[in-house]
Amino acid sequence: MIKASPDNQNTRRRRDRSDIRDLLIESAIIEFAAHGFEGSSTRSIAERADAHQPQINYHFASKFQLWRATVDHLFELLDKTFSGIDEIEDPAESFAAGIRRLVYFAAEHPHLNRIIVQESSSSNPRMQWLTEVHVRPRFEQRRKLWRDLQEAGVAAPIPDELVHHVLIGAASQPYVSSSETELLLGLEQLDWALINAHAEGLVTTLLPGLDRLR
Amino acid sequence: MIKASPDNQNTRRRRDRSDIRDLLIESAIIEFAAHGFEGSSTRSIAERADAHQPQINYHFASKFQLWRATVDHLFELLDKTFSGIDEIEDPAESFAAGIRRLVYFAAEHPHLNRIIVQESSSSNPRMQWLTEVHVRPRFEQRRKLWRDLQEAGVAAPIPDELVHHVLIGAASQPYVSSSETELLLGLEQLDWALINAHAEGLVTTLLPGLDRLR
DNA sequence: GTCTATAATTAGATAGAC
DNA sequence: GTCTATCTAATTATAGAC
Repeated sequence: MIKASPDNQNTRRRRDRSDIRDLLIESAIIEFAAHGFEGSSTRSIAERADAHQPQINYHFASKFQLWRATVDHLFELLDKTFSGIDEIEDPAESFAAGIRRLVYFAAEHPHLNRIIVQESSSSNPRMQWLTEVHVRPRFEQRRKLWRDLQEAGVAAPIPDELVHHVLIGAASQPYVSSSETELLLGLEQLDWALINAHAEGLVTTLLPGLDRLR
Repeated sequence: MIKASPDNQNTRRRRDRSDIRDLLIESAIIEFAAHGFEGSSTRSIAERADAHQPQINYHFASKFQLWRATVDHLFELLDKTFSGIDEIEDPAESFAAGIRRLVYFAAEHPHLNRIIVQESSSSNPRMQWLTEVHVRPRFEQRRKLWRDLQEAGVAAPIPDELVHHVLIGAASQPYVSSSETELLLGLEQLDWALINAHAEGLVTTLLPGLDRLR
């Protein structure tokens, strides 16, 4: 309607926004997480940021490059959440802190895990880029630390080849499927007490030897 | 090419296949799991079954009803995997058997969990139907059994509100993201020994009191 | 029940005015 | 850098011959 009416040409005034790149990424986070790459449209992403669809091509050249910038941004947030964890000297306590932060991050930013799961559900160029650039370093580090903790008798008998995925799954599934979780529990939103109990429960369960060390 | 050429009208002969419904569902399982509902096209689904796109509307009336029939089919397979588990008298052993079968099913049929995750990533009519019809009964039963096992001192300190999702995540994540897992491990396919170690590891980890009972 | 043809809509990307 | 208009291709669904 608005578009068709020549009288309403002033409903959307021309405006320059220096933060438009960030706004488009914020919008893309929500759309890609909800509908996947193929299921998301650049039109919807632009509209959510109150922008026009061609602006995506201007600022990111293609839908794929917008997706990559979106994933890069989310991994930067993840890095911030984990900052300083290497300074914890005891490896068991460091891994425990990693579990807690993983749960908190998944609860606060479920979008990253949603995007990863949607892409890793099939083999495609996006999944390969994501795996090599962002996942592999975290996977290898976690695997090595886990082997050390198993030798020390602290860690549960989860195979080190799979501990990355088991941990990610156990930590993020309630939040990746948060609309399902909330519908099942009859809640508007998952509260902090439950998220905390989740995190502490995982620490105790995955590191049963931690108590003995304290 | 073939379509455009009038000489090649015999490249695809007319044929009636009584199993076309099942073939379309088999094809839909793969497409929906890989690309999600919105990212899958009825053309691709039909082509994979060597059928024409309008046959989907003839046999299922709409893309959505094809999706529902596909999910129903996968849950029937899940029920078969779990058949007879209620006859295990000891609740701890029954839950342990449930964990093992969940892992084996996720490894063999990762498509169901992929479809569930993709839909539960946003609130939509498909997610609501899926949750109420298929997920809720399993969720409630698992939650109640878990509470009993925690009171008996057998189960790990995972909150009963979240045990369904934590268990599903820990059991299925390596297979939902199997292309990622295989790329990271440099494997063509996850082998049986690893899948078995995964299942047994989860049983021991989630039911730490089980050994004492044996 | 299968198949071709096509309607109606929507997709990502581009051209060019401003 | 924003915006309108539009191109080409792909989408789901339907009509009608066989």
